[in-house]
Parts: sequence; C-alpha cells; structure tokens
Amino acid sequence: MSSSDEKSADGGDDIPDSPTSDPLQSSATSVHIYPFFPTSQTVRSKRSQVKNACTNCQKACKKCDPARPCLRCVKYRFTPEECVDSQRKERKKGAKRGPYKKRDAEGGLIEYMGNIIAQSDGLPQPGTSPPPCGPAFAAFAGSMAVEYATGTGFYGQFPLLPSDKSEYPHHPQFYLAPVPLSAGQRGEGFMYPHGSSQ
DNA sequence: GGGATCGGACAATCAAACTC
DNA sequence: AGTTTGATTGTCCGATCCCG
Repeated sequence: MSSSDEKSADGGDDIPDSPTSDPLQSSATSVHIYPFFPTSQTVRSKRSQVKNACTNCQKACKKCDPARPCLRCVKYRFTPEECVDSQRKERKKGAKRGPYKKRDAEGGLIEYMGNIIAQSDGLPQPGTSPPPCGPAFAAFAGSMAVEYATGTGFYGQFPLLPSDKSEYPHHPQFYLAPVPLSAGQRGEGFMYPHGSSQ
C-alpha cells in the first residue's frame, strides 16, 4: 500500500470500483468460509479486464488499458513502440472433459456423478501452480505446453488427490469466497475460520 | 518512500459435452 | 442447432522485497 500512485482510481493503475482494502485478496492465507450457497449479499462487482494487456503491463502484472500507449507506459515513459499488445497463444484443442456435473438453478451441485475422483497421469501436483508473472512464468508456460503437446497432460475432471487421499479439494463443504463485506453485512449467514471476527 | 517482484484470485474465452 | 459446462489462458490485486 505504499505505492499510492500505483493504486486507486485517482492517479494510479487501479480500477475505480475496487475496494480499497480487501481482507480476502491479501494472499492465500486468509480465506473466509461461507455456507455453500452464496447469497446476493456476497456478490461484489466484477473486476474489469482489458482484452489484451501490453507487454510491459503484462510483465509487471499491472493493470493496462486499451489505449496505446497505455497509461502505465505513459507514466513510466515507455515509448509508443514499446507499448504493444502481448501475443495470445492459441488455446489447445481436443481435450477430453468427461461427463458433466448437474447444477440446480442457484448453481449448487445437486449431483456429482457418483464418486468421480479422477487421478490422471501428468497432472501438476498440488503446490506446483504456475508462477504467473515474470521470467519464471515464461519458463513454466513453455514446459507445460510441451507436456500437453505430448499428450501426457491432464484431461481429467479433478485435480490429483493428495497422496494420502485425505482431502478432496473440489468437493467443497463450504463456499470459499474472497468477498469483502461491510461491517453491517457480517451479521448472519457467514462463518469465519478460527472464530475470527475480521 | 517508491518501484519491482510475485503468488494467487479473478475474469474471459471457447471447445467438448449435453439437450432438445 | 443451441445451450451448458468446465478447462484453459490471461489480467491484475495486493503483499512483500529491495534499493536509493
């Protein structure tokens, strides 16, 4: 929060409708636990994205805008030639998906196709999620592309189970949502981990 | 204090699966 | 053919690190 000109609508890259302080966005360590069906109270406005960030913003993982040069490149005095759209790679085709789970009107699961617990060779192990930014990301993306291209990639419905099969990460008993709430909204219907009042 | 870095949440896209 | 669903890919928030 120190870099004020990087944040907030009044002079930085931030989107105007973002909450100034989101207790749940702050890394993976704090997550609120809600009952499985989120109510309308838990909905917040969507974060808008540009269709194609420029290479500079992409590399910095910062907000871009459709104009070229974008505001951030102008701010950091990149030349217009340096503010160019990043290249999107083509989505891979032919991935098998397996049968669908059925949902009710509110989006909750009403059927889970029996006990589908897939274990597929080549699935990235828990804890090996891709580094999304910077050179490490490019290296990871390259290696993953090779894995998928060779047909050893993940085509199952669910991620691998932990080795001891003690947890099924995609079978939620609770709805975990990074939703900021005003004090007045926290009165009922929500649970916080460890008795936290947040 | 301000910029850089980076983990991970969030959003958009689109093809496979499904329904009629 | 049209709709639904989930995998994939991309954006960027926000915490932390680093440097002057």
